[in-house]
Amino acid sequence: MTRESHDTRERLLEAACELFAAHGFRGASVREICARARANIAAVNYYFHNKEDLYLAALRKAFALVRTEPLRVSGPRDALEALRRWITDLVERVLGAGAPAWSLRLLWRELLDPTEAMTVLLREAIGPDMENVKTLLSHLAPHLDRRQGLLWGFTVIGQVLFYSFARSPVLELMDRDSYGPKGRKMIADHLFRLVTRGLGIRTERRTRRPSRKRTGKTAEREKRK
Amino acid sequence: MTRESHDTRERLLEAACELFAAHGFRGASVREICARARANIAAVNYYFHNKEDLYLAALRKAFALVRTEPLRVSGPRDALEALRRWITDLVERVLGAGAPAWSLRLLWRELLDPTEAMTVLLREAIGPDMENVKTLLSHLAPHLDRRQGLLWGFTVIGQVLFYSFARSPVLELMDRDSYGPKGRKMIADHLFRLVTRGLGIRTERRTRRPSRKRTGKTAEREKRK
DNA sequence: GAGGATTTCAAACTTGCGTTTGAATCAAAC
DNA sequence: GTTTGATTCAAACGCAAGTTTGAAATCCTC
Repeated sequence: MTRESHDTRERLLEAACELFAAHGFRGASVREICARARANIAAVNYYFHNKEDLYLAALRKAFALVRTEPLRVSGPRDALEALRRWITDLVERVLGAGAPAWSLRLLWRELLDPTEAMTVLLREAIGPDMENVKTLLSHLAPHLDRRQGLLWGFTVIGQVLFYSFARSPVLELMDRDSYGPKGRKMIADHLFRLVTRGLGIRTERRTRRPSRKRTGKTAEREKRK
Repeated sequence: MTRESHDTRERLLEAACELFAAHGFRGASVREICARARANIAAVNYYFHNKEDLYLAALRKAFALVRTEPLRVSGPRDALEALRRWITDLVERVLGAGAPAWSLRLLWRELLDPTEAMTVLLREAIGPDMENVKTLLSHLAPHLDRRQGLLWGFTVIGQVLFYSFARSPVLELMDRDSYGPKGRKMIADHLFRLVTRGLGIRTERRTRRPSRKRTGKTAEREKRK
């Protein structure tokens, strides 16, 4: 396997990811994929036996990108800041410009037409986030039982996924073209406030004193604006 | 137009709704639809000029089922109860057993692949709900500006749609087979508490002891007609 | 640079799709 | 019974899709 060949194989996979995400499995044609990858029509059969195998390869790549790592929280003291970081990270990961939009779109399509093998992968993609929520809530609101914890987890994750899923009507209602950095920060702030107020957690932000220098973390966040 | 003919037209439309929802516009073939409707292949061209026009008819039917009526709130006093009723109605309408599954699936597909003509219909389907939220919030939290009002609207609507969209993984995490009446009430209560606490609204429900089984709620909803 | 394996290419093949067609069937009006 | 219009039907058309093919081009080893 030469380097050149690996290149066209890679180009093919990338084009497949984008076009499958954009138009679905049936909507994206092999000819279109090959054209975008600057490859011959027979290339997809040469490198990936099938159109379907090419789709599966694209799916695997998408899931690998969405997966998140577990969260480590040392104690209740930094749990609040960890919550904020987790929310902003989630928003960035799902709605940010760096996050490839196609990966989530592929997930949506799989969620709409679930395969038995895909349910496992879906759980792998959502499960770690739910675990993160549970560890956070166990520090922030120990009185919650399992069910209520789940509800709060769905509150955050569901909303972020909703913003991604219903992207176009939401953006239209907000008179925007895309989720900019300001928009994402607005959403993250809204989610953070929603959770803390809903759980009755004091954020110690009532004192409206921006001049007061806080820890480096918050200052850093302000600066990003 | 005889009764028989109208029957096949109706059968065609029903089959189209189910199959378009199940497999999408491209995935559902005209031949398959006609076979299920026990009609000839040319019937779809006879009654609905096109496959696309048939799809549009199915979409219209789906949206008509999901659509909600505008909300009338006389004043701030009953706004809180109106909020509660709106949330429970929304949950019932989207997650209830009576709601046909195919209508929402069609909506999901349109959200994934929005057409320029469909954005109008989408706005018609989501717009009234957003208007309801705005009127409610204008009474409950007059200090909110338009952007924040939108965020709170997305908070409620987005979550309900999320529960419908991610149905299978959510139910799996909750160890349930379906959203029962108890589960829907739990979700609605969570949403109501989340909004009121987030907006800093006193619910005055802490002191009042709610009688366990309230059958009056359904009667109230019937009366609204 | 010859030889063999790997990769690209243009063209054709097969299949299934949406659509069209024109005749056949039916229901009622005259 | 004939006529008229609406509806059904089987067959075929044109097209685009995924796939196959076999030769040409390229690369690597010796």
